[in-house]
Amino acid sequence: MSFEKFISEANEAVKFSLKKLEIKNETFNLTEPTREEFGDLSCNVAFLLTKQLQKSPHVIASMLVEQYHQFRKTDSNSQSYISSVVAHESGYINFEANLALIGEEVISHILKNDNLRVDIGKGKKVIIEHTSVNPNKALHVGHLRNVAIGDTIYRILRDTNHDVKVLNYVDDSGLQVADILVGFLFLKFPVTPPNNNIKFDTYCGNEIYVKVNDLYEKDPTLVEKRKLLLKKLEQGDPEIISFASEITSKVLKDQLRTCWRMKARYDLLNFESHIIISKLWEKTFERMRNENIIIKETEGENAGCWVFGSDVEGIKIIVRSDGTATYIAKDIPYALLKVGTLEDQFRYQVFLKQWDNTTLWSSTTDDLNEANQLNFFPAEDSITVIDNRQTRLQKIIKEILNKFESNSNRYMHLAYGPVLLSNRTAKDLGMESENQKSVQMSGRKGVFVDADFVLDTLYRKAREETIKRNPDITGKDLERTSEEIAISAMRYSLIKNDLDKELKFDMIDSLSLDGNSGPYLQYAYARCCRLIEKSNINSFSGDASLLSDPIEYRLIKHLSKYALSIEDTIKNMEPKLIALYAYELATMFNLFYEKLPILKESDVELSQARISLVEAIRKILKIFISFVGIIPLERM
RNA sequence: GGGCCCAUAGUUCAGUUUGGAUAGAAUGGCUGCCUGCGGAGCAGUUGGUCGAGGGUUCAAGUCCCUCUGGGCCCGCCA
Repeated sequence: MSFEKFISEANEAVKFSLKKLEIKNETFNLTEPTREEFGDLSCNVAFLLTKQLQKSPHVIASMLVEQYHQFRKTDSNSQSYISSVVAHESGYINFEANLALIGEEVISHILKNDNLRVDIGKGKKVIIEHTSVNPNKALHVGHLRNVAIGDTIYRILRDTNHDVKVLNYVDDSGLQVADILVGFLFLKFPVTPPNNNIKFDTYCGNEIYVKVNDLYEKDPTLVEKRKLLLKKLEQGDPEIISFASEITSKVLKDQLRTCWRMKARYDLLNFESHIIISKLWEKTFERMRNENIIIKETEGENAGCWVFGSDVEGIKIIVRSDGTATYIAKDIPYALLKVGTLEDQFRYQVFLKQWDNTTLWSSTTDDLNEANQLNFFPAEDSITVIDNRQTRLQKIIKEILNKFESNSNRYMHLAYGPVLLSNRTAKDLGMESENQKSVQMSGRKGVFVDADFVLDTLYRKAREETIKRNPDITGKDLERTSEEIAISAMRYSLIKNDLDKELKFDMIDSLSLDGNSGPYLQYAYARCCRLIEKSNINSFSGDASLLSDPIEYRLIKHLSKYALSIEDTIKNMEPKLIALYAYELATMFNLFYEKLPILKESDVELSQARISLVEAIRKILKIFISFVGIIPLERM
């Protein structure tokens, strides 16, 4: 795209001038200046040469710019993306872009192409695993951050020509599942919730899980019972497995309803029980022994254990002295499957149809005759979205993969900070908070905010607003619009911040539909749509060279960077960059809308040029907000 | 005890990867803008010793060191 061409031309220009002055090649930076009056690109090369040349930055900059101007004189007939170069007294060399030229290229490129896909992946196969919530409770807002990050990355990769498969790992045989089994089997909780209105996942998480954990302290025999159940689960006791499977699949289906509500989708569910049954762990264990990746300790405190000597983390026990696998061990076969060190021997069956009509598959241990050997594994790259408390373990897993065939760079842990409840929200929910700024959530203690509860509250708020603004909207339209505004508000608020940082969740702030929010972006999009609709134009042939207002230039410049923004997002795995780009575009558009007449412009040609600009903005905005999971609404 | 992350306006956050020009948004408070293309908008105003101290540099919110405060991880738990 054109802005890249501008950058590379500026880069060439500086290099050319340096060469002319016989200055040895310095590495310099071209960055976007802090203020608009300094142009569109600044070069710091003069600062770097002060020592070498014993001259002030401004003098050096002037010398270089002089060279460029002489060159341009001899080459004045070729078209340039640079419209001016100035040596600023500060020492910067400031480039101004030829926005008339860039505008024409960019607008016509956007308008002419139905498919604005940036081909970054070139068909590369990528696996992304996200959500992976234990199937014993309903999702809380913390899980939603995982879903939003994972699904956003999925959407971006998919639309940049990656062959993406989305995985959701279901730990259906772990401790947390054993906890609720204790509730059903020993505390006699009915399998059908007494209250018909409660979702099954909420019932398990809010009533059984919390209650059981509460009772462990009072009744130690219950802990023993759980231990027994866990052992049976891990060893594949048919009766327990079958009961557990009945419970977990009911919970899972309810959890998926919440994820689908968030407009996430998946390709494959992998059950831990299937990994156990298929003996994948045994195979992994054998290979690790054979290849001397793990060794058996014969003396000391870890005598009898199989351990992995990590370079960074020291000795890590993989198999206990009683022969059972530790927590980290269970993740190894799955990771090996992803990168292809272990062969995929699973069969697959249809689990459910999803909201977007795609098929959700699941691994199966049933011996099916149908040809359901799908190619989910392996992938060239695999991304696992897990919160940053697992960073240490994930590092070790990478190290172990590396021992197999140095392919650990194909396995990436995408870490993010946990979601905390703001002091205010914690208080509102009746949770104690001793003057802290925020409160950790805990499913076990019942300190969390249910995801559907938040979405329902957001929905009611959006509905209120929608009715206020559109008195004529009713029924299904009203419901759909309100829901889509609610989801968009939620997804945007989960994605717009830095992944590293903890996310403070405040119920009242998250209900805001103004300012830097999902609905703000939807509103800008809806405005674009209305303008296009009212203009009655369906072929856009406006002359972009007529657009010369600074506001229009800013829009053109921003539009010309859309591909760069997508590349940056993928390179750095920073979904917030997409959110930021979309927000800036919407802000610029709103200003444009406010200050310059579009349909009302009396100069017909200028009006058409502006309508074309609006259409270009609309197309790009749609792509970007859709990445984040914001639903583009033509009216709201 | 060891390791990782964080600290910027009353509040929630950008900006730190790659040092650069007057540190930006949003929100809150105050004030303007619809007989104008949709006011979920736009504009103005208020609000900052960038946690503290030292160092490197022509130049530090950004790099280095020390310290303080907060969080997380470090089990033959999961």
